[in-house]
Amino acid sequence: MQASANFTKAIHICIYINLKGKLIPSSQLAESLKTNPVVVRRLIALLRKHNIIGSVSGSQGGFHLLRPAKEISLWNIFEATKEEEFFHRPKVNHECVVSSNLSGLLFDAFQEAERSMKPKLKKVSIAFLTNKLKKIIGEKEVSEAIKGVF
Amino acid sequence: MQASANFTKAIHICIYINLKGKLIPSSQLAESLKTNPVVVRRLIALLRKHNIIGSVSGSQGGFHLLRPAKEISLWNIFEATKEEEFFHRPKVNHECVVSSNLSGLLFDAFQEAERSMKPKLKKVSIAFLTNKLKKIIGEKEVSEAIKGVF
DNA sequence: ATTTATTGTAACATATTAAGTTATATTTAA
DNA sequence: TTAAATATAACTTAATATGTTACAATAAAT
Repeated sequence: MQASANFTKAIHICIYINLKGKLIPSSQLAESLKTNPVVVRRLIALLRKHNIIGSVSGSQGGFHLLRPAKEISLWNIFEATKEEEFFHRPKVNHECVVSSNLSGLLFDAFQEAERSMKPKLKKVSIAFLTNKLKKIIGEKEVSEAIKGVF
Repeated sequence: MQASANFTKAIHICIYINLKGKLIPSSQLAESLKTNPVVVRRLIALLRKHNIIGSVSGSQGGFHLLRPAKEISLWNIFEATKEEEFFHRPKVNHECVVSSNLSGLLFDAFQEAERSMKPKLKKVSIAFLTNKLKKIIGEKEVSEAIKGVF
């Protein structure tokens, strides 16, 4: 569960920061993610290593995107948050010919599968998602307004 | 972690059964996987639902492939073992516009990414992997034999 | 200068989930 | 009829993820 949950949380954080367009403290992100500031900072630490998010310490500090949102793709975030191998394999039994050869047997197929996702995730940027969200919010506001009138 | 760990365990089981070419009891599979028979049976229950593995109860019973190994692909096993959404999203915060719209925003991209893996995993069958393994075992036996001689 | 609000990170605690175990009904070969 | 299997439920233990507290470092605001 965890790997993909971190992935979606990280996307959330990036869109949120981009949408607000200013420094956002971990406390605010934590509220939005229904978690706590340390958890947010731990997750952002992964994004920092990949030059996706930067931070400003001290009072009035917080987090911001390190690159234009158009240049941050889902693939970048995916790589930053995956940590372990995507198709992960538990303990090897060296006394079993199947077990001891399995990684080798599967390497090519797993690599191909993972690589096939790259162009699909690469083409979706935080800028694109933020714009899509802005449209949704706009439409909602209109429909809310109509509800109010009728 | 778990989803992909189950995926590789299930592949292990299918190759093992195919390689031996007979009914294999859960105790033997458990030994090979360094786990315990109930864990194996629980995992096989998922494969049974997808008509990949069948069982024979009673003495001398065990598990067997329900289809020719050539017709069991990594994609079939992937689908049988994934259980939850591949790109899983934790709790939604309905008071946050980002959180409440995120699933919708990401749906297309995630679906495309997952679908892009399908042909890659579809083309790799248990028959193919078993043959590949047989070649490796053959080579090893030769090199072992040479070691023995020199 | 001092206070306040922030990050970064370590250490610890709690909660959740996965894995392992025991037990038992059912099945079937020997 | 016995022995060796599966299927599955209920329970226990272990592993992992999440949450919390604490505190040093930093920098803005006063």
